[in-house]
Amino acid sequence: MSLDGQLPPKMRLLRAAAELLANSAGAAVSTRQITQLAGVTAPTLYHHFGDKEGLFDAVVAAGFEEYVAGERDFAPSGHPLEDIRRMWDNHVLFGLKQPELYLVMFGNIRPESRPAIVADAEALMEEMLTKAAAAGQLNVQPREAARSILAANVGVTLMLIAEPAAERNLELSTMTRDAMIFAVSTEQAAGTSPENSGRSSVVVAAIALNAALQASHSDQLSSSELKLFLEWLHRISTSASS
Amino acid sequence: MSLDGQLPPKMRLLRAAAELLANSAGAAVSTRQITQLAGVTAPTLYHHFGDKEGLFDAVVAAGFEEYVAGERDFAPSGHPLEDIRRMWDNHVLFGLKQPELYLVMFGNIRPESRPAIVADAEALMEEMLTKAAAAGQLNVQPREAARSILAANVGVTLMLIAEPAAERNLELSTMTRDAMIFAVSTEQAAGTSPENSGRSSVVVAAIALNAALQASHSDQLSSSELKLFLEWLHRISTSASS
DNA sequence: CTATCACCTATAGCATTGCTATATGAACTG
DNA sequence: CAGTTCATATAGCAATGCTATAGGTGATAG
Repeated sequence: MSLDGQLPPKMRLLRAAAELLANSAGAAVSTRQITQLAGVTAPTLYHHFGDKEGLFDAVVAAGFEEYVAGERDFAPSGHPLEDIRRMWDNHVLFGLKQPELYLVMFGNIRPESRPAIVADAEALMEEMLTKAAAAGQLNVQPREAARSILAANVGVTLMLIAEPAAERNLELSTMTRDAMIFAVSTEQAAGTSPENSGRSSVVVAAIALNAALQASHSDQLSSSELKLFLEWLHRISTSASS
Repeated sequence: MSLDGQLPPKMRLLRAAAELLANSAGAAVSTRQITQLAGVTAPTLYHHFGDKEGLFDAVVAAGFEEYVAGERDFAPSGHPLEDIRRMWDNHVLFGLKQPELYLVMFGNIRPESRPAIVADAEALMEEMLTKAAAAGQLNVQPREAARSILAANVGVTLMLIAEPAAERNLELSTMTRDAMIFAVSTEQAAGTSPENSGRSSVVVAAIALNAALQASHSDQLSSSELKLFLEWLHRISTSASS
């Protein structure tokens, strides 16, 4: 029954906590259960983790690494938006596979205190979206898009977890996913030109902006500013050869 | 200190619980605090509500009626999709106004046990969406659309609640809202605008270039030039669309 | 007016919770 | 060997949710 291999007590505590958390079917997990399963007494727990929450944070950190590993395991497909879709799906699957852990990570919301985990997940998403932006596939700032998509992603996952497993319909996920991605992407407009493939994304973006600026009349810059701006733009777009 | 008007103890318990819940900056609320504030002893609570959770459910039920009242207060505008937007905004505002209550209602997710409240909110949303469907403005089944929109709505609200109040940016909400509504509606077929949903291609290109420049290290501009350049770029890419 | 009976509330206390003051052992360092 | 530090154990505290039991109150029946 007890987890006493020859592992150090710290590890045994982590494993015991993770196991109890995973099988707790929603019920609360007490420190006494954990210490008993780990074959250890209370002060050991508090010596190593300071707090019950400290122990849980450690478990969450391990879970988060697993999560991130899953998110990064996909080689970039060259289609950033496609990668985002897989990221979304991976997020949902992680939540459904380890609902208890997921709830500790993303469901433990408290006002004014954002879990660090959320910020990390957001950064991960933003990183991916920045690639999409660099490819001219994004309609809004990567940060805003990341926050928006992640919010919807978490909302959907929580909703699915709350449902009886039998009724879980992943279509809710894919539908919401595509809605969000579609909304932040430029897919809807004319497809990106095929010749963009070889060049550096900086150059492509600069060319696009140059053309767009010439065509429209932006009033965000004064004429003198605009002149200098265009000059720099030209320098950038003609620099990196081919 | 105590809430002993001449109200019956049941009411006093409800009010005490609601008040403590609203002001408990995230901390747990104990039955002893509640009974003391209500000027009542423990057995009274358990006689009337059976459980601590029973009492909380009763508080939530009251909160939900307030929520529903808010949702229904809008006279149908004749534009169902516009009503959905107001419904969304009202949902978010309710959550931000009473975060603790909202968290008890929507944040207390447990696997396999969906709070009745969620089903009710879903029904409310579906009801509204059915009108949109009747007007030929819906792309998918009202039920699916309602689930999807509500999931995103809850996700956004939780995200906003978790943020420090000072940093809360409601644009996250409106952006996600419009994305979801756009996705389930037939608006897109009717071609809202020739450009990217109102966003000029200048802005899109500027966002792309901004992201590309951050990623790569272009040496075509001096650092001081680059700084000014990025500032202008930011001004362009965050300019009000249209 | 008394008696009964259902309902509501209080006294007191149980078991469990998270956590800790204190002490003991082990292991390395001088 | 003495001393210091880290790691674990014994025992127990205050707070928690909850309850067994009993007392009080009102209405209704005789």
